[in-house]
Amino acid sequence: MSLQTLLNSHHDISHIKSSCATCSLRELCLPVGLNEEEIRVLGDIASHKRKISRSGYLYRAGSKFQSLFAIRSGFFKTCILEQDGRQQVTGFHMTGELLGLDAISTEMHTCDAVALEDSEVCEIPFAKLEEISRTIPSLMHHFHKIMSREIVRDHGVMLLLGSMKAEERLATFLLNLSRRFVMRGYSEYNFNLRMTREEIGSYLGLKLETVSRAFSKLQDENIITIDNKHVQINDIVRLKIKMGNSTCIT
Amino acid sequence: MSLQTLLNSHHDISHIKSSCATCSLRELCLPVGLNEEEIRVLGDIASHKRKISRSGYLYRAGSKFQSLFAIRSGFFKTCILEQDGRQQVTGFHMTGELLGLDAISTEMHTCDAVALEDSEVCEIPFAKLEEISRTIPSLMHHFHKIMSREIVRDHGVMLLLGSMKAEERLATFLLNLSRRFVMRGYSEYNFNLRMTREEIGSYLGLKLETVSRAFSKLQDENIITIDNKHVQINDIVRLKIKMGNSTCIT
DNA sequence: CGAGGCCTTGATGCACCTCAACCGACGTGG
DNA sequence: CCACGTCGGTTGAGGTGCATCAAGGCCTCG
Repeated sequence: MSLQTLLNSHHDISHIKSSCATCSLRELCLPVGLNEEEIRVLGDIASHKRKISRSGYLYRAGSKFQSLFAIRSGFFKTCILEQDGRQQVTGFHMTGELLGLDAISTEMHTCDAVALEDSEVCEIPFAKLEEISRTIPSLMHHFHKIMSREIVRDHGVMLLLGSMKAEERLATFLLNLSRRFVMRGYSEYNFNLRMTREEIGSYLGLKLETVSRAFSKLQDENIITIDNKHVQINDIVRLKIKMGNSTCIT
Repeated sequence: MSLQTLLNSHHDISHIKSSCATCSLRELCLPVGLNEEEIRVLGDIASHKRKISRSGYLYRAGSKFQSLFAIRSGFFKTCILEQDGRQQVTGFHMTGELLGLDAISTEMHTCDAVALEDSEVCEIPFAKLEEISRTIPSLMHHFHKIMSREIVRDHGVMLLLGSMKAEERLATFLLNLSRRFVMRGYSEYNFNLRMTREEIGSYLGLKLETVSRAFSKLQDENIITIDNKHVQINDIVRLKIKMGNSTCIT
């Protein structure tokens, strides 16, 4: 507990050795394409880390926007809470991804960000990011690419929600997860889901029972093996066929 | 015809008097919040205009990305074409809005942009925009807000597609259009749809017959009057109730 | 050991899709 | 000028994919 406090402290010196320069995610995260000196500058403004434990909030809808957050470790969902209590999951987010982009427009967060497992993020004060990106054109450009990629991703989800059947949606979802795990050095064919059936359903525009049935169906066809949260892809080719011809979401 | 050619010419001098400084959209478009000198600089790089006639393409999926486009007049849809021929409309776009943001990430356009009426756009070479935004922080910041707003908008559509019923979707859609017309000085209650029932359906994740039926139902309840493409909102309060409690899309 | 969270599976209903017929507006060519 | 085809829209009838409701199993944790 005192260790925890120490690690969370704003005044500790841990950021010196945990800045972008030494982060294993620098090929995935904001530093992509920067030189050493530029990474050092970025590392200086992103030195503050925050730990969020499972089911804790990184930020909530309505709270004031100050910073973006890069995920150092862990797994998050972002979701919009409707007045009637139901929630719509707008995304699942893994290491190296940037959270909070939606809040730039109104300077308020428009959704909740919840950790689905114990996680750690780097806080990136947005004003400072804009400031240094004036002198680091490649950082600015890469940041624009990241925002644009988020837009493309959302269009993919719109396509999915607008025109796919339940099984296609789930296949697309699994393949998307698989691809993102590969990029992070994990297995393409074996992984654990961090989210519940209900959260998957919310993201895919389905009810949890439908998600469960679709999983079972894919298992019956020997395309995947699913044991609770563990997924094994047995036949990725047929899984891709299930997905249909639709554009792959990012 | 020769007039048309003249107006389209890259060598005419019409841009001198039609730069951002004199554009009636400068409170809606990129120049928001800039001072006179900054607007002049922006106007210089955005001086090239292009006319697109009805059902013409501004750009196509797969084409190389060079520029963003600000809509000076007219109306566009953006859509993803699936391999099987069907298309998913990802957005409808009005004057002052920026097209092409999705292409920054891969330097290729990921969707088609089609004019739904005769339109004119300002071409904004993206490399130059990034360049001048280094010296105009408020431009950079506003651009970030615009991209962020697009993300928020997409989340709204995801919410709509993921959890609303047909009638709620249509009500949300009409109210969204209404709001955007108001911002441009048009009537909140009377406007013409530029798109077909099929395009609305594609955007809302519905079939055209369902859209048509939902229109008829709203008309039967005296909430709207619809005559072909013309929409009149008779009871905006009840229309908002139809929309449900969901977060309004931007 | 009991309670609660998460998941699965079955039975039933309904919102939307599909197919089909028809209408009006518009443009084209005989 | 009218006949005709096309396109967009409306409406009806019937089918279906998913939601809803309900029951029960497994696992974790107090």
